Amino acid sequence: MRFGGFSTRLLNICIASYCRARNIEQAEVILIDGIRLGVLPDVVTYNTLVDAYCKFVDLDAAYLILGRMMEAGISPDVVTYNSLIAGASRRCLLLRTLDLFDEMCVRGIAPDLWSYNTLMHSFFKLGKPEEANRVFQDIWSKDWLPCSDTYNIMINGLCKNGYSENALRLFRTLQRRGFTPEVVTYNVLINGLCKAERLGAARKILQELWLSGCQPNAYSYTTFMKCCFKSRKFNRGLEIFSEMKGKGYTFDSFAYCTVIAAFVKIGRMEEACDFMGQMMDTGHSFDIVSYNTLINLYCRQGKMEAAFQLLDEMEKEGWGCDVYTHTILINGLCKSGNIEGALSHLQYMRAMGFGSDLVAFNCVIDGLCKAGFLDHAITMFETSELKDAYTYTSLVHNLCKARRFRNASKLLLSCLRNGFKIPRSTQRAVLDGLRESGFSSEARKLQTKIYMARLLHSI
DNA sequence: CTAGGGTTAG
Repeated sequence: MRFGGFSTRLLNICIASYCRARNIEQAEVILIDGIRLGVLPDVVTYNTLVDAYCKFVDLDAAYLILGRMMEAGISPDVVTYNSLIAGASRRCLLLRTLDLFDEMCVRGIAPDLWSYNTLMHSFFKLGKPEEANRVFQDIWSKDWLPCSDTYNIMINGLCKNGYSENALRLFRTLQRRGFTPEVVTYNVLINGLCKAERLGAARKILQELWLSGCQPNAYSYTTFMKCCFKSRKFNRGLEIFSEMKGKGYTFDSFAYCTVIAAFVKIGRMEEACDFMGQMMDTGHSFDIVSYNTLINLYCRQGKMEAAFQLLDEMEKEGWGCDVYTHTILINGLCKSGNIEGALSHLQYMRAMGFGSDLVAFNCVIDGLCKAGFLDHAITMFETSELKDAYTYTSLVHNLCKARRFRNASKLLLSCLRNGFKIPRSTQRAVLDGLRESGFSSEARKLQTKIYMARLLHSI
């Protein structure tokens, strides 16, 4: 039926556009209206919904669609399962991911290259690079030719798992074998190198991107801008920002959030506020990251009331708090001197199922120290399973400030023994403090142990 | 309809 086929395509376009706008309710309304008018949904219609439910609602809701589509006499296909697998992977549900993979095979749906790509991505995301690599080998043993997506996921995954050197090597190998990297590949690698603090290497790849004749896209710009801010080249970052604007790139909140967060971080609040105004003027609706960025801006200005007001607005818009939101609020409460508020918010956060957030914990530890409750902080530290270099640094730093150098020294040692990297300035503060307060032999011993730890852990 | 960029702590 020619006309019917055309209508179904229109229906799908319509549903996809509502789904993209996260308006699944409206998408469902359109589906029902369509059916009433005799426009029959097809596998693409249901796949779009499955994908949207995976992304914006939850897996069970997506799984219900699977039931509905089979009731309608439409069999799920490989795309349906790829979406479900991606959904499980996004939520870090490894068993669910693998079960779905099996279920697909049992139903006689052969996994395609994308299924394997998604599986590989999933393993990387869960911090299992060896398993991901096995999937990569699997792909090679099939008849398929791995496509650029496969390489992109591989390069991205290697970088995110701390193997940026291997990622770079893979990139070079591919080039030698005649593979022409596309913009995405460059972007992934630049971002990975940037996150691994290998700014020089990132800049080099960026140069190559310019020379390759590829047009950098909005991703490239935002990635590079972030790279500039990270290496404290603020003016260069801002130049990139205006160049991006000047060239008429579609302006979403990504670039604005990058700029605002960078200025907040270095305390240039007027500029941050200025960019916030610009971002609001674009008239785009905010997503969770935009809200988080702005809430952080208010928090760091000490405007806690405004921050909580924005939080209300965010929740009214249907966004739930994430780990970042909670952490930003806890940090804000600490910095504005409301340490009780911070402590109770940490408890609230954990009660909400955000179990092990180290960053929020570190904020509270630092807040307690700064508010003069050093011993309370130490007790919390000692009874906690989670701790990292930041936790140690806060405590050591504040113990020095309280002139409790021998205490600080002990903690510094256990930090080094655990292989955590602690700033040299903090180490120096302990050594100087010990010497100045007459513990020079202890200082010498500590110095030796620091050298040993540096050798042992290469820190 | 299925990968890549932005938000938190010294």
